[in-house]
Amino acid sequence: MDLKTPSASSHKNVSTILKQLESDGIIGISVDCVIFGFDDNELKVLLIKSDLEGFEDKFSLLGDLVHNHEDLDQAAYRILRERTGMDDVYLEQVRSFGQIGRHPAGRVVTIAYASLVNIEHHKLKILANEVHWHRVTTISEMAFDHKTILMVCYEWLQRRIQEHPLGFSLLPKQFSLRELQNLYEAILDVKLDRRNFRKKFFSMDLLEDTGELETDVPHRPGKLYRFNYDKYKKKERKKWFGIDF
Amino acid sequence: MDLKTPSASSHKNVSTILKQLESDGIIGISVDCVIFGFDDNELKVLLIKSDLEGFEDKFSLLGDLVHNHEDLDQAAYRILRERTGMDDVYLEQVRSFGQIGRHPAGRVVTIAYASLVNIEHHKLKILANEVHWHRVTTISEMAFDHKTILMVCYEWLQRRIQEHPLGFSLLPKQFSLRELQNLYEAILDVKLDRRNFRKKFFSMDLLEDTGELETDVPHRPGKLYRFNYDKYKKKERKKWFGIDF
DNA sequence: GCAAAAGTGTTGGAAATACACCCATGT
DNA sequence: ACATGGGTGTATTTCCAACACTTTTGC
Repeated sequence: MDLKTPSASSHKNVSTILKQLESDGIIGISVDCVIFGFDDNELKVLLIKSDLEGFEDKFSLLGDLVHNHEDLDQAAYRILRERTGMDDVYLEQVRSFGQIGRHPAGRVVTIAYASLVNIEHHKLKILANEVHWHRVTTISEMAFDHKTILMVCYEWLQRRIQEHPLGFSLLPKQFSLRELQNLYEAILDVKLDRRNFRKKFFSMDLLEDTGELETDVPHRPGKLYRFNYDKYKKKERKKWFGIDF
Repeated sequence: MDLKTPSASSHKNVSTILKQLESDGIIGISVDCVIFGFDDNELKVLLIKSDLEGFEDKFSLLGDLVHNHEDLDQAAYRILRERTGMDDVYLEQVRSFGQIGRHPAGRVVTIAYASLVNIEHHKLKILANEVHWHRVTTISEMAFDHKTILMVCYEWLQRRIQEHPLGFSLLPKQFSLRELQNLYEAILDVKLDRRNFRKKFFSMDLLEDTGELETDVPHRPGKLYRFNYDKYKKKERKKWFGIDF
């Protein structure tokens, strides 16, 4: 959360509110969104430049205090809507951060949410302001404990995309298998065998052939697929015995 | 969190505080501990009978408001110490719950922690009061949204013990392989092959032979092992490719 | 016709599973 | 001596990993 950042449904004097809360022995509660995107074969995250004094040159996550009348998920959705204009994004709570000195403006516990958006679709709607995409792997410094939060969410994503079909949220509705593989390779930072990758995903029976092909590629065009949510029926959670420490 | 339960470091009028906070548009923050134990070959959870009016017959998790000067983990440890007298327990944050109407005393966001304790070791220290162990699988009703929290933590545990060596925290320092297997069978609700189970754990090279044997068993006594934390050096996080939806 | 990536099967090894008999102890 | 669970090895199957050539398009 970057406290001096004005948001659409702006609450003035957040910093002041927090100081007041703190002097009363009360803890503020916020939501911070780690908004992931995929572009140029790299994993990106949406950050804002901090306006808070002492943090002028640092980047921070998009966040806000939780309103009294909204639950945590709603707060996260609100932030996403306000900042990206999108409201059909993948969103999931990751964990909470409550270190005592984590925020300079006062005692705030924050709930981190990871969000996956399609950058292409999103580009048009982004409000022309100080919000920009950054490569996840090359971010050096961030405000407050936001680097920690980002890294926890990044590791969460690495595990998560191997166990649940959510990587599709980072891609356009139609995508080639190569794009899907690039996504996995970038996020997991590995090189994968094309044939085995293909075999794996086809055997899971989640991809639907759109009948269309790539265009404007200087080589044989690949088929375009879409993710078929309906087919994802958790076909029996098999292996009880994933014991593997 | 059960608000009228007096705790060792008692803060009077929690309910009143919350009502005040709510009227001020402020959100309270608490920690709830799901304390798991293993006894009689069953997974148990430590619950307290709710004193809050309207919830007299319901059980609730052990929780408390987070103090202004302590971080979330510290708050969870404090609750554990106060309620069980133990301070070397396994403790891990699971997730937050912030539904608007989740607590009748006001708006409170709670952070759920899962904790694993050894019931035997714990028995002696438990304060003689209204706190008791309950079978996880047969709990019917609970106060507030605590049944949901418990179930989320139970599912978390089922996944977690397959990926990390934390089941040992539920057992005595020395245990037989049969006890370990019973633990897994109870938590995962499956029947396992004894030979394969044994093979698996020995191949992971985490168990240390104590040289001692079971006593007072009406059959051939099994060897006793202890969990060797040192040997658990995350021997390379192998499979990048756990893709399996 | 050449460059560049798409598309496609097979094989060998490792790990998971299924399965049955002898052993040590208490009664 | 017998009842009870401890302790052990092997054969089968399943899954993962490695690997090379042909096809289609743009230039």
